[in-house]
Amino acid sequence: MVMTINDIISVNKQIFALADVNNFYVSCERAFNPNLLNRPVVVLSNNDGCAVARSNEVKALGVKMGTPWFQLKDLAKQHSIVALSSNYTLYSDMSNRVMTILRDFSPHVEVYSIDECFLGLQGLVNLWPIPMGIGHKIRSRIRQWTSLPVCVGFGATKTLAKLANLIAKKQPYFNGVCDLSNMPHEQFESLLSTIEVGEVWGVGRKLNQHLNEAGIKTVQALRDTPTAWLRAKFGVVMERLGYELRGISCLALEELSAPKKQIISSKSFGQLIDSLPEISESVASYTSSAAEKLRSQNSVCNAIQIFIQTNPFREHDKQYSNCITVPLPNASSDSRLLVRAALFGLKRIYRPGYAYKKAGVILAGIDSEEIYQDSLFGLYGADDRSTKLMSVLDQINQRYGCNTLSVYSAGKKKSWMMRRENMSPGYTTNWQDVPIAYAH
DNA sequence: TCTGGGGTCCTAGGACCC
DNA sequence: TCTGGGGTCCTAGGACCC
Repeated sequence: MVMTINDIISVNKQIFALADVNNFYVSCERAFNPNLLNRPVVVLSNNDGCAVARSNEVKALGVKMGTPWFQLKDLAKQHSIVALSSNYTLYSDMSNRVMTILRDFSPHVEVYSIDECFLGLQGLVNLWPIPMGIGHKIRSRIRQWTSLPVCVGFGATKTLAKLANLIAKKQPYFNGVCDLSNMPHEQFESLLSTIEVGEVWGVGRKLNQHLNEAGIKTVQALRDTPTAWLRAKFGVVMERLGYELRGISCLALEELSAPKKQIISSKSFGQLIDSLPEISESVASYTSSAAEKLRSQNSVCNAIQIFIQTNPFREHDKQYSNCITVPLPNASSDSRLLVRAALFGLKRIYRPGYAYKKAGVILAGIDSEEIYQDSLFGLYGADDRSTKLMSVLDQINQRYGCNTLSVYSAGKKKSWMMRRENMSPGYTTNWQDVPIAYAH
């Protein structure tokens, strides 16, 4: 077969797909309780505080994401809205099932969130000549195997795939699958000129406002704005968006999920709490669940931050919020150590006489466990410029022949870790020439 | 004591995402 | 009465060093 230039271009063209489960939490609940089908359903956040997922029926009533449940009660009575407490174990299990199915369609997969997944389809055009075909196949298989409704969007960049997905969701004409990479020019332009710029992935409330003030109101207008101007006026993020909308891919598929750089565990209390023992109990439990996450990615952290706050919505109450960072002399993922550090910090910031609503911990200075092994050499609290430390490092290098060394420092105000890589194993090093990687 | 530029690291804050 | 819980990236400015 003779290939034409157009064939070659179409073979080399990148195509991204974005598969996204509709109203994910609600759909998961419906998968196990068909009585909920065709009824207005919301799933509520922790403590049944606010709506974190809405069925289409509820969205049609104008209920916004994050609306407090107490503000919805009248509407709920009026329209018989079913409200469910969230069940994250179920959602995460369903998510895994969906992702497993998606991996059958491409080896290049980026799990972007609990209900969304990018697929890289470049090079697979022989297997799937028409993206629309894969789109419908994905939809029907996920529907059949999990009962979940999915929409699929295709585009030459992740941003366009995301946009295509939005169109597939909102415009019934597309029947759940939209391919912007392969669409008649007129239709493409007319779509882009009717979609508001605020719908673009990466344009939030503020940027939407600023773009509007600059006269950029549609996706088409944003795409046709010179990227240099976007850079000058809004910075590199918006410049990238401009390129992405033109079909020039700036955001790569991230197939390997990077380990977390910080791990947060925090919750609002069901009721206001004022006693230190009660808050301590919560903080201890948040800390151990954060530590568990830390261990599951084989990491250690070298600092833990603790914060508490009163209820900012109760404007007439005395308000107090504070946080403190407790450095760990030795990077660790040990629950007992971390809990001890957390409770120590909590005692420092706790003030009696306030009604507390929320507390949490953040694990920081996260790095892989292998570095922790290095730290067993016990070099603490030194300055990496001191010649004394350098000679110790040299001795260690000569003795153990490593090509990477890590140094930890835990000070009163901050703690840090320094890592020297690409050293010559077994030899004295000219430290000035060794690149340093810092983590805090 | 004054003078000055360049570089790195750290932090806080702002914006975004789900 | 009742208002989620995680995350990421970028930038500006200060501290500090040479």
